[in-house]
Amino acid sequence: MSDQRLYHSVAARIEKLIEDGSYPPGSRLPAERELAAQFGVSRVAIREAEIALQTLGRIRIKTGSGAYVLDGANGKDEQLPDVSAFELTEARALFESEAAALAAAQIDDETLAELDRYVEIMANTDGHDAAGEKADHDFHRTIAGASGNAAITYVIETLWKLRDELEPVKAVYESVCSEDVGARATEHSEILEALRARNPSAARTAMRNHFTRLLKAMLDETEQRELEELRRKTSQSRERYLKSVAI
Amino acid sequence: MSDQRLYHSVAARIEKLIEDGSYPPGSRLPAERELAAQFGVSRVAIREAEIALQTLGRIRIKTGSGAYVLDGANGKDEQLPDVSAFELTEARALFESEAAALAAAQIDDETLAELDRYVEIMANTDGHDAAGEKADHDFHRTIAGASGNAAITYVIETLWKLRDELEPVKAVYESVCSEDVGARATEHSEILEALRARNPSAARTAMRNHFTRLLKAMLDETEQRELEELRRKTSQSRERYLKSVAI
DNA sequence: CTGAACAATTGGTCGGACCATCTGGGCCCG
DNA sequence: CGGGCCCAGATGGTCCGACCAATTGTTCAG
Repeated sequence: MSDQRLYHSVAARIEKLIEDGSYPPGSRLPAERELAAQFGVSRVAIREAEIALQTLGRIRIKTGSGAYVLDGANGKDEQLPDVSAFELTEARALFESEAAALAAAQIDDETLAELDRYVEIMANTDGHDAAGEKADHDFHRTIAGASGNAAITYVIETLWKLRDELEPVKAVYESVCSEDVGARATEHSEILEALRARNPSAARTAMRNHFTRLLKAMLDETEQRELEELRRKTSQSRERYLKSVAI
Repeated sequence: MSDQRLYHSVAARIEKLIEDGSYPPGSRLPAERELAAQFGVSRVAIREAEIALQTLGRIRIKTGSGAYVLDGANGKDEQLPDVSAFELTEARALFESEAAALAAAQIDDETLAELDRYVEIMANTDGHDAAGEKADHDFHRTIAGASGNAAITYVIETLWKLRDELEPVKAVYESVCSEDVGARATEHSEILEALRARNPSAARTAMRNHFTRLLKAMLDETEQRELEELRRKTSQSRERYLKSVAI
């Protein structure tokens, strides 16, 4: 349990005290000397632990006054929200299609060539390939970047991160992406052509179509899965029923 | 420049050495005793700085071996992007208007009443008031939430955070928001009425107008500021010129 | 009752000391 | 000559005691 570093375990103990409510946000922690005595460690260890906690934004140390517990919300590094794959896709449909429209208005030939390469890669890989996955990401990222708006790029990148880091969402995406590779290629080509034509409206539509298809595929997939789940449960209960009547 | 805490400035100096390329990722930092002598501080200060850097994920300390620079990518986890106030506002205009459109389609009376309260608060406070500021945030947050899509809510909240945490952006927003409080109130009312009418298209337009006005105000404000800056520089150079000819 | 000076508390920094661990190189054995 | 073992030096880990500086609560003079 001890993380080798003494200050680590001390920090953990202090954090626990905070979590327990012994020291609610805004309250003052005991003095360093006091904590040192209480924990049976040196003042240096306490100090190091408090520096780590301060760096993490859990407490605030005021010279000559004491260490104060900050509002927990600041501390815990922005937990990811509870977002379903459908919500994510809907959001992406909305935002990325707008980004595509903006991009169409000002994209340059070099960027178009880059997108060509990504489409090429995706055409030559199948669903589960990591390279294809990366090309997909790059394709969307590049279009977002071509919007010329860093905030939009940031948002789209943030959503992509959600997709990768939320396990349930990731699972849905993977199962959906692995099939219908052909559709993906076609749609990406259509988006690319709309961009090449510098047609914002067409780009928006093409991007929206892409996500709409994805959303539908997800719904189908989910429905399918739920059906199987239902069948499985049914057969289970049937077995149990048969067993019970057999007794 | 010194952040009061010695270990802070020491950490900054070490970080600078890393940034400068003196210690590329994977390389070992000088020994604590050595750095202490080099910086003219005690070993404790070095140690505290390294603990802070380790907590931030910039370095890895290995007992009996040394402190190693980690790959920068891991360390700076999601640093805020370099976004201008204009970009942010453009992005918000796009995203929040879509959120408003979605919200209009399914908002309930209770939420409308909540929005009423926020508008009321904003009407009774002036630009610099914290309560008005909060009501503004709550107003937008609530509409985002009414979209029924957690991903969209998350994105809008993320953008709001950018607004609050990027100093230059914050400055622009504050200077713009403090004036034209009347316009803000009017626009928010219009948004609210469109929502109350359950008219997605009107809600989208109203929200977009709100941000368009904001964007214009920002442009004006910035232009104004740049004019002043120019005037200041001009008068400076004029002084210098006059001085030089006086010699 | 008010305000200024004081004293206790508390964090900030230092130097030195000792221990545990790791690393590299030399030594011994095969 | 080569490989594995072992030890000494280097390095981080922890502690102690001391002193400084900022803060804060108290006390006392006006």
